[in-house]
Amino acid sequence: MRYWLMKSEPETFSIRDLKEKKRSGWDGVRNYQARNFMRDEMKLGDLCLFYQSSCPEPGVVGVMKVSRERHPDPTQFDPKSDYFDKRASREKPVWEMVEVEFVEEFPVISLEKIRSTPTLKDMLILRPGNRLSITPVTPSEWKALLALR
DNA sequence: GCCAACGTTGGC
DNA sequence: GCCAACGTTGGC
Repeated sequence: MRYWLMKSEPETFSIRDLKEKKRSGWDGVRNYQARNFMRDEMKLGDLCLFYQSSCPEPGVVGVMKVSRERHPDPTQFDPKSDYFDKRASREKPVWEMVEVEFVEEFPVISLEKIRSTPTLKDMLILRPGNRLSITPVTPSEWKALLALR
């Protein structure tokens, strides 16, 4: 079982949205490295941190669990979607996603707090210019981060 | 709104 | 395959 961090802009999709829906496909990822994590490495039962970005209080706001492994992201087939990709077909999808299930919500563990915690200094999210929307988290980082709840 | 970082695109 | 131009992300 592995640990991950997944970013979302709360104006688009928030931890509250996930809490209400209970489960949701993690759609709209259009970066190959992030896609490859979902396609090749994320397994049923893996735990993920919900990280909110591009908002007043960037940071980790909850936990979710992979509830379905890789399957095509339906938004790539929808011409009306912002995530439409004309290269994609049902037979040959380009973008795959996992589905996640809500586990827990908690008050934001801010980016500032994460940055000032010595045991979390190597988290990929802290790397300058890191724009990857899905990153692996080590077991010790997971433990240290959730201890800040 | 600014801007650093960095992924993607496309001409050659 | 190189690399300049361009676009996007995301903290501030």
